[in-house]
Amino acid sequence: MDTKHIISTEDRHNLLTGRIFMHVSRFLGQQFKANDISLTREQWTILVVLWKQDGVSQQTIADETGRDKPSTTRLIDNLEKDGYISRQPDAKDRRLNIIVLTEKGKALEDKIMPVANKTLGTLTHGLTEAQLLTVKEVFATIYENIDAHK
Amino acid sequence: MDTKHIISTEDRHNLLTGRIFMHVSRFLGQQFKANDISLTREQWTILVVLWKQDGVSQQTIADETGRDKPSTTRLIDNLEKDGYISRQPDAKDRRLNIIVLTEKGKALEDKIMPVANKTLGTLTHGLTEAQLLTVKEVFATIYENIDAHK
DNA sequence: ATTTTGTAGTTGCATAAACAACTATAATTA
DNA sequence: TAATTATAGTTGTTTATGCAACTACAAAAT
Repeated sequence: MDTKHIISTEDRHNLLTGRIFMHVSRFLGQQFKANDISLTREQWTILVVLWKQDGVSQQTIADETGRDKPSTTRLIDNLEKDGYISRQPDAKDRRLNIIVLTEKGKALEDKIMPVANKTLGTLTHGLTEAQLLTVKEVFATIYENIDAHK
Repeated sequence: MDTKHIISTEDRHNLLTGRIFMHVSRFLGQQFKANDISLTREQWTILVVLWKQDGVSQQTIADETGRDKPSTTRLIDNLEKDGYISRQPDAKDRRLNIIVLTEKGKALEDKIMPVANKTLGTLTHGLTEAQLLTVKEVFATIYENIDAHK
């Protein structure tokens, strides 16, 4: 009888399954679509990095979004194909692609972010600052635990 | 100046990006591999349902794991191909596939769950019961918010 | 009893992920 | 300086996701 634990093993496993994230991801994608935004959630995460700081390498984007390089390469392929960004060779280091937003890519921010913010508001409705802070702390600890294990 | 909010908009967005889940998912997959378990994390979530209750329909599995039917169909295809489960026609309702574990599928539980539990322990190292409870509550609220929006 | 509506499962298509193996270039070091 | 090692990015392969459209069967309505 696991009386010491108020959170059951099953509950704990729910943290690993990623079910909540699948739901959030689907919901966000649906909100994008409902607002005539033909971006995937994944592409959006790339653009968020660039809206914060335009002109960074693919590796930087990979690091910021937590993806590996191949996944990043292909997301950037699609974003470039759709005309939101372009690859520019770095002047000093010829290994680097510097990713810069096109006008189309820059203009998208004002259209998407209100939708993203509204969606975020819907998702977090009824949650307190304290609860969100705890989630942030928990996520940070999990990151540390993963890093510590490498 | 967003002084009312101790959690920044950027922090809030981190909840939506799913970055933490990507890391957790990758880490779990690596732990499986390191322990000679040739299952994907996704296949594992299906088997967890069956180990809890053997002989349920594909739709039940889809509901329990939060996937749509096509994704579930294909995961079950692969699990069946690898000999962990089999599809059985339901006696009363000919629309249903009842999914049952094979002996190979049953035997896997004892091999995998220690790895999953150990991984879970690693990930949650240093977290308190109270923190985990809050995360559970937050996830529950987010589920409700999504449902309420349909 | 027949029609209508709902449910279970599958298939097609586009997008994305992880891992391994690869090329090109830069930085280190011998 | 030449050889080694590290870094940036790409490509190939397998697996998984979401959505739409479809088939088969069951339940409800007329």
